Amino acid sequence: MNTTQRYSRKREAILLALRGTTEHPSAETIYTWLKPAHPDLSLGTVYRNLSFFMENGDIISVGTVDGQERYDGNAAPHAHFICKNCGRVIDVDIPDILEARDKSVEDSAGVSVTGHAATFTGLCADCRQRETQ
Amino acid sequence: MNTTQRYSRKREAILLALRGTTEHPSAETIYTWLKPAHPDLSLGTVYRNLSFFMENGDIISVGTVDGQERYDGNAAPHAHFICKNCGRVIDVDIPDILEARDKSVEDSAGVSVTGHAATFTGLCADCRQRETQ
DNA sequence: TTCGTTGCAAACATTTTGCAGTTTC
DNA sequence: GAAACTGCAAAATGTTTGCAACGAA
Repeated sequence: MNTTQRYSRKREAILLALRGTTEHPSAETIYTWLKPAHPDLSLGTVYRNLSFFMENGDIISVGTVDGQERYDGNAAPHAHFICKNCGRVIDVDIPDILEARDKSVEDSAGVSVTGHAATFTGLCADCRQRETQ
Repeated sequence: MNTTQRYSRKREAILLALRGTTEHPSAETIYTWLKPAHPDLSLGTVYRNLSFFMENGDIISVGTVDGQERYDGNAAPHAHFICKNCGRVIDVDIPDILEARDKSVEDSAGVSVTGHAATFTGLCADCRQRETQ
């Protein structure tokens, strides 16, 4: 159970990649990004570190889009928009209106709520334009 | 492109199974439920019909829980609670507070919104009890 | 008779894991 | 030197698909 974490150049790179983008990448996307600068990086390491960060609460999952789990380096609760056509995930800047409901969910369902997520779906600007032209 | 749908006893059974439960089952769960009454049912058929229903808008997906996609026979927008421990999905009966935000998401992100989902996470009553004892 | 639907099994894609070698402390 | 971390490749898992047989209209 007790493990002391050590520094790792690749772990740092993976976290920085997630923190430095708004793209909500999949494990494979991160791998592709980092491979040039870390030629000996393996996909397994990316997966292992993503699980690691998730357990630590450093990152969150946006869910599975087109069969691939997508990650967000911003662990603060915020809403997302997912394009049904291209799978793009966009941060949505609206107030956290679900927070006020946590308690009522706990009461009505007899559960304990530790998180919540709001997700909007539809067509992103690019895909919308492509469809109407 | 144009296809005329035909009746199928198994398709009907799959839809009825989804409509008759609040359990938000996976494809495999539905398969297990129906197998006794339909011994020649195959998992591929369950997947094919679930995709079919989703395209028709008859059912919705709750998302991927523990690696398996979970379905809901109630296509009306409503909130869900997902237990992080056992994966149970529970319908949550709160007003559709996200609907009022659709427009502002469209304006701020330049997208067109066709749907939204509110998901709460935490521990269900059973898992909560198990942890505290 | 037509063609939508299915079972079966193979194919596919994503993610996980075992192990031996490497790196951090 | 101990133990965390990694590459590699194999394994595991969930889902999709090709094809021949079946069934509804």
